[in-house]
Amino acid sequence: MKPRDDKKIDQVYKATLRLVKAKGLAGITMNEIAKEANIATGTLYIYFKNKKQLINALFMVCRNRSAAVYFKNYVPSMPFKTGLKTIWLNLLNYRVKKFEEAIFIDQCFHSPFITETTKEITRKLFLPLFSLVEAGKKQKLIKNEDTMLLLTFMAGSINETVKHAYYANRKLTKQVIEQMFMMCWDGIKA
Amino acid sequence: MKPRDDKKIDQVYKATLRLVKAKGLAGITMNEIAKEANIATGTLYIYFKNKKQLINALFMVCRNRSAAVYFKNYVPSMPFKTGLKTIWLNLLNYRVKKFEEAIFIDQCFHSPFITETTKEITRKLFLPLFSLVEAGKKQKLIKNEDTMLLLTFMAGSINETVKHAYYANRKLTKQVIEQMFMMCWDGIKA
Amino acid sequence: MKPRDDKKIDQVYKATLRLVKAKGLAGITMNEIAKEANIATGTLYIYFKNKKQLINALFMVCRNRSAAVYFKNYVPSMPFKTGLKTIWLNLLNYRVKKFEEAIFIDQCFHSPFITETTKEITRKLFLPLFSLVEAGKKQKLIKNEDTMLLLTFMAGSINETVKHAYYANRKLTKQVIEQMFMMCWDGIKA
Amino acid sequence: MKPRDDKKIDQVYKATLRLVKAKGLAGITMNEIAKEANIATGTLYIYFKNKKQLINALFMVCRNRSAAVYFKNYVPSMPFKTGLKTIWLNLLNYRVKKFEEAIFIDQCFHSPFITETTKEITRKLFLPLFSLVEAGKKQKLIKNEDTMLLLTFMAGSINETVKHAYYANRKLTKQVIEQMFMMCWDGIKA
DNA sequence: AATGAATGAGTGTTCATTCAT
DNA sequence: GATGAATGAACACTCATTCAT
Repeated sequence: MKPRDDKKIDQVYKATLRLVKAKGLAGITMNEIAKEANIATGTLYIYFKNKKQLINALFMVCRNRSAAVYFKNYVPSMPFKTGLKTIWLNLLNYRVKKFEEAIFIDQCFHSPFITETTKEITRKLFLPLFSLVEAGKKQKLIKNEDTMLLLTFMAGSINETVKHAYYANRKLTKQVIEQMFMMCWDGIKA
Repeated sequence: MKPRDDKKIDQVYKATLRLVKAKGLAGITMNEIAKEANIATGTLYIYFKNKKQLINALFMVCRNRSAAVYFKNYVPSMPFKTGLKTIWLNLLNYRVKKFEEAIFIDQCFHSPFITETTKEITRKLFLPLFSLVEAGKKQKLIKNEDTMLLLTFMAGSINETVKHAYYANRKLTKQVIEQMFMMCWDGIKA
Repeated sequence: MKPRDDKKIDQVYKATLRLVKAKGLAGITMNEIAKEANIATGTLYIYFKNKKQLINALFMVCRNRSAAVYFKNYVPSMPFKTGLKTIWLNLLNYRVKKFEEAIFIDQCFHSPFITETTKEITRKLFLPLFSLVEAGKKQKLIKNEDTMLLLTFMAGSINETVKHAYYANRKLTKQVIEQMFMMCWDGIKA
Repeated sequence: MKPRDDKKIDQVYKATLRLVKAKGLAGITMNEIAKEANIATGTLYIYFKNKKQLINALFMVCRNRSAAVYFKNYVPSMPFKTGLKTIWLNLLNYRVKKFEEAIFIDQCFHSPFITETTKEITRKLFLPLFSLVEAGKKQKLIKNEDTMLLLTFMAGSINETVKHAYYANRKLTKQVIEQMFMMCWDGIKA
């Protein structure tokens, strides 16, 4: 018997990400995804009930993967600034190295495919970031603003910068990244 | 393609923005747009050659409108920080008050509808911002980083914050806005 | 403006009946129906929400039409046997002249298309037949059996005979019909 | 196509009959049949070349089985009326006890699956019935009508009555059956 | 100009059939 | 032989676009 091939799921995910980057969520069809993943249309429906479910599943995977990356090398016992920089760098690295995933995630939020449930579930993955920022505030190392405001300030600037660097075909050198972090830090430090 | 009724065009634009906010670019049809705009499907094609052109036209309109807002009350002869804050506030206000337009513009960048030409043309609308930042650098009032880096830093944090405020149903009070600007300014100031 | 064309609905019905007679309910596709009706596939969906609804609508029409035929020239005040024969002949005539409709109705009862609601609604069309049979029983003109049993006895023999005549390519002459009625009558008469 | 396991074939037949009763010929898929028969899809194709062949084979089986039942306890040397009643009762019993088979056979006649050859072959199974009716005519015990007409008269009333009893959830008692036979007999007797 | 019915290529999805294990 | 994953043609249905009125 031919067992179910998990590699296929991965092929489908990769194909979808590639296509969404190239033409946006609005521009992709199940046929294209299958072709790009080198499988038949029907096979797609063995692994995914329908288009909506495929997009939701991939969204979940990307959100999980990104959360995993964010907290790599991060130890809560680190000094605050070291911890923050670790996560900050992870965040930037994820968006640079997994640019397609980042784009996909962004596109999904305003799409008819992602359900509220999926959004809700994946939101919870980022709670440790909240704790960190709150610890920083308690230690009076950063401004005493709303936690979410501080986070969106940082995340927003990273997102936009990575996107711009990508489309302007400009490499983000170590030096530039250091300067970016400094801007972020200067912006939020107490 | 020389239509009489400007009001109809406006209805179409408004309908499109409403629908894109609700379901994303991926989820709208010409029929829906027509219905939402209270006109017949055929009428849509009197005013717009096809869907792509309609999206491009609206994209252009939004980009122009946003540029116009950005530089409201801005006089190049202003002191640097005053000028910067004026534009910064305009930028934020645009994204808050014309939230639908902001969303639409974001979605368009990764869509199969917008042509490179359209993107290119609309990019030029924001050149005065570049000049301002460069002047600031010359006066050593802000960090001597790449101009685009400084701009995306500011724009990114605004975009993300407004989006979050909207979806979390949180009002951006005068006070919060002042604090946000301070974070931005602290981040870029020399 | 082009108004909705009721003639199209009729074309679709006729096409469907022709195809169902030829290949059975199991063998027809929406594309075929459209082609047979000389309209585009999409047009079908202007007039009918989906395949199920189209089949249900046609079922309803056929049942109504058949009921209308059944009671043609029938007046409740007729002598019992005259009334019964009138209806009996109408029933037979309907199944002969609208053979396609009769086949279609039969097929529908065991199909995944017809809803219970539709079956229920159309059942009520034949209530006058019940009254007639019951009157006959009261007058002791026919056997005092269960009304439904008497009716299915008559209807069943008509259905089967017409079907056989059709497929054996045998014409049901006036004479044969008279003899059939006599068999029915002899079967039920008191 | 020379399969070992007769039990599997039987499972397939039973599964098919069950499904056809529930959803009609139009509504069943090979996958469903396999699942209902507790075998794999591929296994179906070891025992049957394709769907058409499976349906044809089952049709043949059902027709044979029904013919066998029809003539149970029937001996040509019986007095005419006894012989007729024997077969008549067998016929009714078959349709009551093997209701699913009866439904299946009915559905098949108007389906794209059954070939003319299959129809032709199975028709011959019922020739003894013709002989019996013809003998009855010769003995002037029944009306001198066309043999087929007499047979369809009887068969039609049985079919319809059984169907109605089934769907109206009404049991056909010994008494009712006796009365039905009497109606039939009164209808055809000389 | 305005309408919305009509079109048919194109979508998502299913399903009879094949095939690798 | 048995399995069920894989296939792709075919299906139900949609939708950008055209056209008759």
